Amino acid sequence: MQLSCINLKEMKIADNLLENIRINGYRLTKVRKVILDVLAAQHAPVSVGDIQKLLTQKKLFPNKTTVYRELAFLKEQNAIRELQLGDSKAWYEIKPDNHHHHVVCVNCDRIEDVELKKEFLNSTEKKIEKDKKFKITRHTLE
Amino acid sequence: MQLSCINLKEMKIADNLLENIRINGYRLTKVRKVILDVLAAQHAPVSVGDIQKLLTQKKLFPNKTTVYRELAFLKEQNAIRELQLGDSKAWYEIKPDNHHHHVVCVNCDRIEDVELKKEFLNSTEKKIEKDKKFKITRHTLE
DNA sequence: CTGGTTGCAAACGGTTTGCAAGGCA
DNA sequence: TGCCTTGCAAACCGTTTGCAACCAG
Repeated sequence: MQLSCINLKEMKIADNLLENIRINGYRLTKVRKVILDVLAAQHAPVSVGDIQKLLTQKKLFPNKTTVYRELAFLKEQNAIRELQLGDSKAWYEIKPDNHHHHVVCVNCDRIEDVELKKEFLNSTEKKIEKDKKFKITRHTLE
Repeated sequence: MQLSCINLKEMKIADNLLENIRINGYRLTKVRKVILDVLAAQHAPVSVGDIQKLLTQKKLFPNKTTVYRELAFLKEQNAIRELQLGDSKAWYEIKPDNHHHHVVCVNCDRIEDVELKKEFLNSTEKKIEKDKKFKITRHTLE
């Protein structure tokens, strides 16, 4: 496996995942492994363009179509999460066990994770579900 | 003025705005007035496509370029707000005096406004500004 | 061998731009 | 008349699709 610069916890996530992929009859291609590797090494969401640049640094030059398809696949496998940060393009992060949010710098596009107290959003969602007769399945907050 | 089906408060917003536009040397074209009219009559954000359909109902058939330019203009004039609801296209609403959020149905795309208690988000933003050394200029929450 | 995976080119959908023509003040 | 505004066509950018070639298991 080509996992570098990532900690033990990330290693474990990736391992479970690769196992599942194999079990379901999918293949462990180089691109697939390295995209996961690259995402696991990240501390904040990355765009598709970013991912391609990071792959280049690892001497891998897949077609953009392949990158898009791979990201769709990994999302399908519940390995990664797709985010919309308001600039009409997709951002990705390794699916974290802890639900969290982001701050995005409007000048330099720096993105950082933030963790909020759960209570407010939980109770707010409950209230909205009651008032609006919606079932809340997800939310975005940036 | 072609303002129909909207209440007095919306009427007033539109009036102030048209005044400002005129003062700044811009023109009160039919398209401009009717787009404002249509947005003021809405209770939830509408997409560019929606807007063009609504214009059609009012027997106006501007080119899509014109609609895009007009929306950019009205945004510039601080008359309307542009939203990203995660489907990689723009949504617009008359700029409301009260800051609020939205619920979006993932099945039927129905969108409704919701109002949340201010305290949590305010104090959370303060905390983030301190912890992360960011100045929070806006947030999105859907 | 075989079905998952890839590259290429072309299409796609929302949005923007250049330019000449139109129309409000 | 001046310059804001419009329509048209084409470009744009991120993303998706069809298809033939490829390759991991």
